[in-house]
Amino acid sequence: MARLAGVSQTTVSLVLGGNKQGIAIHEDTRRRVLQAADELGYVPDPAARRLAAARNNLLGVFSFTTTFPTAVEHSYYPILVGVEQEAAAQGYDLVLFTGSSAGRRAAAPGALDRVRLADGCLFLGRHIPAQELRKLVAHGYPAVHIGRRDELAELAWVGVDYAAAAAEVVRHLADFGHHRIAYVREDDDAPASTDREQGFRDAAAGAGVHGGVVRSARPATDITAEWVRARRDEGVTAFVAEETDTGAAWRALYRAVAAAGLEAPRDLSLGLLGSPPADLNGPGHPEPTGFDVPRAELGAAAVRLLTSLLCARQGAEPLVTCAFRPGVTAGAPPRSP
Amino acid sequence: MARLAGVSQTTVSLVLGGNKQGIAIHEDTRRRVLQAADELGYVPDPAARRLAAARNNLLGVFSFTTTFPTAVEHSYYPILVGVEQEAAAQGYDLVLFTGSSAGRRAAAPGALDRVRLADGCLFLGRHIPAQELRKLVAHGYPAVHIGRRDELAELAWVGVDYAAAAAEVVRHLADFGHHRIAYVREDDDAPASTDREQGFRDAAAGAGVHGGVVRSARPATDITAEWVRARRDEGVTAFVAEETDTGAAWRALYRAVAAAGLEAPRDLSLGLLGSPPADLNGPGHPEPTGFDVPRAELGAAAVRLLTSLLCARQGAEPLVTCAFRPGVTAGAPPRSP
DNA sequence: TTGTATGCGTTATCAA
DNA sequence: TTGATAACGCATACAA
Repeated sequence: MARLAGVSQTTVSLVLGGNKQGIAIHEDTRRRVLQAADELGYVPDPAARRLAAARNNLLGVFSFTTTFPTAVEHSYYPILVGVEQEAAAQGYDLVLFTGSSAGRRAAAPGALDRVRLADGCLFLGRHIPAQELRKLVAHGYPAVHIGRRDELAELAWVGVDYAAAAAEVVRHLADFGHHRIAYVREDDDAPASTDREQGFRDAAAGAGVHGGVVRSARPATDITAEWVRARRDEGVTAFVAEETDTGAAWRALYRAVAAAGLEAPRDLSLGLLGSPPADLNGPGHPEPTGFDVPRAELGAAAVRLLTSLLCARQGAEPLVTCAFRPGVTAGAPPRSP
Repeated sequence: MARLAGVSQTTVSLVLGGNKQGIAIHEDTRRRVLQAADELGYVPDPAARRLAAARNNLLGVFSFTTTFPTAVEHSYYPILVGVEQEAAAQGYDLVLFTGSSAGRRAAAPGALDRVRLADGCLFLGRHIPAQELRKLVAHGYPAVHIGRRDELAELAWVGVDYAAAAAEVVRHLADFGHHRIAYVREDDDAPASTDREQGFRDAAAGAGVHGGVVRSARPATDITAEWVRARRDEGVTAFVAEETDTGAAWRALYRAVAAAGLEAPRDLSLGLLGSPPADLNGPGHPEPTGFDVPRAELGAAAVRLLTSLLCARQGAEPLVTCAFRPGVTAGAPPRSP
């Protein structure tokens, strides 16, 4: 212990620790302590100081997937990047939990209690063990879910402002002069889907355009060239699809349009509420008119909300805004059908 | 504290902790403790645990890059997945230590001390703060570096057996009948590059083939169609490139061959020591003959080595083997040049 | 089978 | 300006 080499003990803590209280220390003493610590290679034990300080500067990230999100849930990855960056900026380290961490399952009773080792925790995933989470929150544990979550009123969350972003796309189309727009979505009740549809509907109503919604469990077989032609015959000039994990809605629409021998934006306009799947992205594929989900920003916002909870601060913004992407698949409707 | 809900204190520790000593506990007591802990959502404080028992079932991962896998996503992320899986399998949770937390840099004195909160730590990154790491290791802290590291003799590491994998590719080409092979690498001294070249040279010598090595700082401008033709005129029938973060060597070679109007494996054979960059991968691009780096396996091996260090166990294998990928860019050399 | 007492290395409070 | 001393929450040896 450096205290032996030096002269005291508390002093060591004062010198080597932050000395938050601003207690004055003699320069000689300070130097002696520093030198002794250097010679002995002494370093304050982080575990001990955290025990005394009653916090450990650890933020948890719990993902309700078996392992940490790999290829399939690739949409999670950029979120993690944002989480990591913001956490680092605020001086927190991250503890990673997964459904299978330490051999337990996420839904198993007590599985979520492990996160208490962190000062607060972020939750991530489609299906959440509501019971367990509720218990955690009820005990006053700081938790933030990434993605809108209304089932648990007590649970704080950050989400993407899909409604606003969807509305922007609709208005963009309306401005081009489209009066009838068809919306293709998968048969799913994820908040992200619901919000997009709501934004679509509201904006359509607001802009005085007729917006028809198609909800399909199997877009690949439902959304065909015939379907596109039929809608066009009804006067539809623009088609909008939602983005999902699989990208099925957009892929179906995209292929159906191609199969019908039509081209955007010449014959019709296309909008995508999100980003295209990997196989329809990049050179060789037109950039869809739509928006990009700011996933990294979402992660960062989650961290900000969580740390504001930790410090009883106010003012973290729960909704992040999407960036509109003009793209090349939307334009004025053809003169006459 | 669960002790209030239950009946004791030591007992709680016995039930919830590992109970390594195998002390017998009444089943009723055990159940009561478990239930109380569940209701209160109680979980042992890791810091206290580490302080008292000198362990807390936490494994650290420290990356020397600013943030986790942003820029190098394809490279680091799969490793992290492997780390996570193996850690989970062994009952450890993961702590991600950020290189540049709160404005500090990894090389700053004391920047690495945080990791001692965990029982042991994995290190990851191109440039390592040798001084700080040496101090850590000198103090007996269990540390494992992911990637070969010879600068610090005391530092344990796991790495990829690039030499063997490179040799396998060369032998594959030699078996096809190639006698002159050109090797393109970037001008870089990373162990991964050095090992590959060594494997290439050794295997070439062993197979009696002439292997010329080109080291280029700017492959894009150095490796041209003319260059390829010149080599072919010298009798070179196969070209091998190394994989790096940027994929520059392979990209240059690939484009030069195309620009020369040549095609693999008809006119020449191509090998890639690693995986192609994203823009040259997937449909539309031939699968290069070469090997895949088992990054997840690398991460898992790192965890195994680290935990073997923790338990003073023996027998963790430091080198992971690459999987040979036949691909479609190599074949027999053309009959006559 | 369970409870008591002690120590782990810091920080924080209070005296000196 | 510096030194005792009491938590911090847990694990472990030991007593009951």
